[in-house]
Amino acid sequence: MPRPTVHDVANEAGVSLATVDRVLNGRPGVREQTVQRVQNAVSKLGYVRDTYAANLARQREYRFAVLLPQGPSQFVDTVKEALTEACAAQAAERISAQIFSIPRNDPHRVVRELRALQATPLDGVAIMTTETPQVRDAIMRLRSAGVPVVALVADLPSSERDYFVGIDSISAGRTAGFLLGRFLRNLSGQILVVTPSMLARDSVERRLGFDAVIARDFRDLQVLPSLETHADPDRTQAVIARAAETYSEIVGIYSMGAGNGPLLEALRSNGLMPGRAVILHELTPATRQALIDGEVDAVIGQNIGHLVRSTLRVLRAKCDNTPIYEAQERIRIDIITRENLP
Amino acid sequence: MPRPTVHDVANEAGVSLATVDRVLNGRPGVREQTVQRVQNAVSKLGYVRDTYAANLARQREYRFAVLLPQGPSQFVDTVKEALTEACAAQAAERISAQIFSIPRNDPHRVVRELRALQATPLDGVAIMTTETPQVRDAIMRLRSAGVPVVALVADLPSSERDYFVGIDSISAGRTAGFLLGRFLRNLSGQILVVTPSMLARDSVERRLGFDAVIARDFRDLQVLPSLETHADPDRTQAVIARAAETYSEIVGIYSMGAGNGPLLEALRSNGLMPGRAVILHELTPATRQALIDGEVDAVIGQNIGHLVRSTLRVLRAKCDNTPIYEAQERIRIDIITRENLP
DNA sequence: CTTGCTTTGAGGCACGTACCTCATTTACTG
DNA sequence: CAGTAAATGAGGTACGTGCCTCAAAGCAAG
Repeated sequence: MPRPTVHDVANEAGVSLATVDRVLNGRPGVREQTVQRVQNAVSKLGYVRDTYAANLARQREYRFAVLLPQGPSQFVDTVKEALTEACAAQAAERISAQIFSIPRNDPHRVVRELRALQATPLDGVAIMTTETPQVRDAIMRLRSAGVPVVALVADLPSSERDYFVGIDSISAGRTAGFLLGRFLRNLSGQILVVTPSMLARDSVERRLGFDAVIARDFRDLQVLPSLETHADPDRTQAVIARAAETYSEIVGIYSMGAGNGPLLEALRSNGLMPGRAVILHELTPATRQALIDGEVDAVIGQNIGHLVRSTLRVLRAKCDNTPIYEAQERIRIDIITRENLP
Repeated sequence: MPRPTVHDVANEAGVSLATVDRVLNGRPGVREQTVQRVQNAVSKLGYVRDTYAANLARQREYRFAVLLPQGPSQFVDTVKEALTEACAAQAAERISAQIFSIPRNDPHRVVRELRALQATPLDGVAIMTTETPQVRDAIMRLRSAGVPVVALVADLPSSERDYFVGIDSISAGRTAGFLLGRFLRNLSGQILVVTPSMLARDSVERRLGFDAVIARDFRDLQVLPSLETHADPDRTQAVIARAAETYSEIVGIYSMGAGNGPLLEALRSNGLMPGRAVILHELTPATRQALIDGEVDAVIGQNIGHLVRSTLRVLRAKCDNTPIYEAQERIRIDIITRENLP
C-alpha cells in the first residue's frame, strides 16, 4: 500500500480531482459539506501532501535577505560563513539567501536598506540590529507588504517581527551568574562586568539576569557597574586599566558582548588575568584559545550553525504558512568549557 | 536567470540529455572525455540536482528501522518520543521509521531481531546497543546486504557501522570532571562515581575522561571506585547506603549513566544530598527537578531532538550516497544548569 | 419557465528528473 | 576493409501536485 495521492482522496470522497485540489489549496467555490467530505477522506487515508511534487509543480523559490551589522566582528563573520555554507547545502531545496551589511548606529541608513530591498523580489528577511522607532516602522512596512521578517540574535519587540531566532538573553545572563558564582565558591570580592554598549537590549537583559542570580545566591560577590568599550580596542584598554587601578578585589570577570579579543589583551596587560574566574559570550578564535589556555573558564555561546539553519527553516515555514517546529527552532544556551569545545 | 537544468547542462556540454543523465547518475557507457565535458558544464553553470524533482521521479522512499533497548528508561522513552515526532514532521519527505525494542543483555536475541529485519524492505538501520561479537557480525551482514547502519548514542567500532550519532563519551567525562573540580574549588575530599555497569563502553570512556581531568587539575580530590547499580533500584539503594557508611569525606558525586531517579532517592535517604556537588548525565524529569531544587548542580546532556533528526538525516544521506554535513551532525555535549534549562 | 449564480467535473499542461528503448554514430579489432 | 563493440542521440513515459480552462450540473429567485 503506497502513500495515498490526491487521486485516492478524490475516489474516497467521491468527488473529482479538481474539487480535492480546491479544498487542499483553500480555493473558493466549494460547499462546506463537500469540504468536509474531502477532509474526512484525507484523514481516513492519512493523506500527506508530497512536498517534492508540490514544490516542483509550484516552481517554488525562496529568496531571502539577511541583514547583518557592518564592521569587524568575529561573531558576525561566523554567521556569514555559516549562512553561506547552509545555503550551499540547501541549494537543492531552492533556498537562497543574500547577505546585506547594515551600519551599526545609523537607523536611517538601515531604513534605506530595508526600503531598497522591497524593489527586488523577496520572500523573507532576517535582520540583526538594535531596535529604533525608524527600524520598527520599516519592518512593519515590510511585513504589511507580506514579507515575513525574523529577528536574528537580538530580539525586536513582538509586534514587529514574525519570529525571533536566538537565545534568551536574561537566561544567558543568569547562566553566567550561576557559573561564576559556583566557580568562586566561598570567595568574596568584586566582579567586573564589561559590555560594548549598555544601549543594546541584549546587554541590558544579560546584566539583569546576571545580577538577579548573584544577588540571590552569591551574596559575597559584589557586581561592579558595567564598563562600556564601544567595541573600540583603545577604549577597552583604557577602561580596563582604569578599573584595575580602581578596584582591588576583583575575583571574577563577565563580558557580556562582542569585542573579546581586545578585552582579553587588556585583561592580560593589566594583570587581571590569569587568576580570576572569567566568563565571556560567544565562541570565537580568541575566546577559544583563551579557553584552551585556561585563561577563561567558560564561554556562553549559541550554536551559530543551528541559528542560521533555524532562521532559514523559520522563514521557509512562514512563506509556506506551515507550522513552526518550536522544539527544533529553540536555540539553546551553550556552555562551553575547555573540555567540551566543539 | 533561473536555475540551470539538465537541459542547460546538455546544451553547454554539447551532448544529449541521455548522456548527461548517464554521467549524473553514474551509469556506464560514457567515455572519460565526455564525462569530463559534462562535469565541466555542471560546474560552469553551477547546476545542482533538484531534489524535489529527483525524488519525485525516483519514487524514493526511506524506510528506516530504529532499534532501542527494552526496559524502563526515561532516556529511551524520550528518544522514542522524539523519533515519533520527527517522523510525523518528515512524513511529507517520505521518511518513515519503525521502532523495535531489543533486549539489553541478550546478544543472541538482538541478532535474531536484526536477521528478521532483513526480510522486510529496509533502507537503513539505527541501533543503540552494547557491542558484542555476535552483534557485530549481524551488523556486518546487514551492511554487506547494502543497508546502511548508524550507531546511536553508544558507538560501535568503526568497522561495523557507517556512522556514529552521539556524543564523545571521553569528552563528556572530562567535562564532568572539569565542572565538578571547579565547583569544589579548593576543597579536598572524595568523589563518589556511580554507573549502571562498567561493562558498557560509554561508562568506561566517561570514567576515563573524568579521571584524567581530576588527576591533572584537581589533585585534592580522590575519585572512588565506580559503584555499579545494574539499573536496579534496590541495588542502587544498597550500594549507596554502603558507600555512605564506608566513605566519610564525600564532597562530590558523579553519575555516569541511567537510573538517576532511584539514585537521587538513595542519595537523599542516605544523607548524601544536599550538601555535595552533584553532576549527572541525561536530562529527565527526575534530573530536571533535582536541578531546579538545587540538589544537582549540572547535568551533562545530549540534545535528543537533534540526535534523532541527525540520525534520520545521516541515514538518508547514506541511502542517497550524498555527503554528510559533519558540522550539523555533530552532537554537542550540553551542560545544563538550573539557569539554562531548556 | 428562464435567468444568473454557485458548485462540480473533465481534462490537460507544466515542473525537473529518472529511466527506458531503439536507432545511430564512433572507435577499435583483426 | 569489414565486423563488432562501445558510445551517444532522440524521444518517450512516469512521478504527484499546482493551476488553468471550459463545460455541465445544481440551485435559487424572478
